[in-house]
Amino acid sequence: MTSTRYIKAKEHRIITCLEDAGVRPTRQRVLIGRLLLDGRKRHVGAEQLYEEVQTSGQHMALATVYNCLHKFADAGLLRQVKNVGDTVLFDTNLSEHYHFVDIETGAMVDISPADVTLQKMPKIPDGFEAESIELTVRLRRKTTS
Amino acid sequence: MTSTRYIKAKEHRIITCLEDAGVRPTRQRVLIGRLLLDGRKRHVGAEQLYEEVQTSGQHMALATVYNCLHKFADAGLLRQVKNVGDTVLFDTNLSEHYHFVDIETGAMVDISPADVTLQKMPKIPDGFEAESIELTVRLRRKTTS
DNA sequence: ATAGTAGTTTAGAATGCTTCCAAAATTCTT
DNA sequence: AAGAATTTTGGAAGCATTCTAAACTACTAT
Repeated sequence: MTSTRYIKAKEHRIITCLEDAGVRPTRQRVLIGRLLLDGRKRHVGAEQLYEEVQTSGQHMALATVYNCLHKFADAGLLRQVKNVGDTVLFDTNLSEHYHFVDIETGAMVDISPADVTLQKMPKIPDGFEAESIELTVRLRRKTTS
Repeated sequence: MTSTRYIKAKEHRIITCLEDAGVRPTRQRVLIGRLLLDGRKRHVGAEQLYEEVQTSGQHMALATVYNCLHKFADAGLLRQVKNVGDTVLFDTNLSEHYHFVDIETGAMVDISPADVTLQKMPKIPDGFEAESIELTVRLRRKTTS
């Protein structure tokens, strides 16, 4: 059990993180946590993450990957990014920011809020509150002349 | 043929509009043109439009509705809206504007550019040009206290 | 008008992402 | 260690959209 305990130690941070978020740290969620909650800022889709899991030598049903991603998003560990391209992506960058999107490849790059100033904001309709503000700049590769 | 000529007259504007946009005015496209290019600003999905066509007493394959919508969008008669819900919508409002979206119903309301000021814009990455800028404010119904 | 040809429409099949399902497995509690 | 609740699983199902290839229609030149 020594090696198990060693692995557990490495995973301790993730487990705590999940528990703090009220997410039960199952084997599958801890693995995905290790892949996504390492501080790197990135945009992941379910299919891509599924492949990363396989590459790591573990197995997990694709449905579980979807479950985890949604659970993480609900728990505030990830942020769901809607409708860039035609698949759902999840963003590990939780702070306020916006996105450049390459309309050909779907690749996304973060835009720092420091680079944008929304000087005047529209009045929110009565009875509603803003849940999020998404600013997306779609990019096309310049036609080389 | 008098009635046909009468209808043709009513459709003349649409036909010209399509021709000017380089779109061959087929029966199906003229019908959809009459439904969408009447000056009303709205957001339509393929399925919804398909039903409107049926309600009008005409028949048309769903695939044709998709074809038309994309053709119109390519021709600049409509603008495709991403970033909302999980179906593609088409916007008849071609001028610059942004959107409020009710996250529950998916209903969209236009935001006039006069109500927003993007004072500072992020630098477009080298080799790219901005194809469009989408600003979407997602709204949640306030929990009545 | 007519024939030719290029572009469109059509119904249904196919695709691909995502969700649903109900049974088996795992986790936490007692 | 047993029980209750939650999670995982693989495959089926769902759904919006695209594809296909055959029938049809619109325009052009005769």
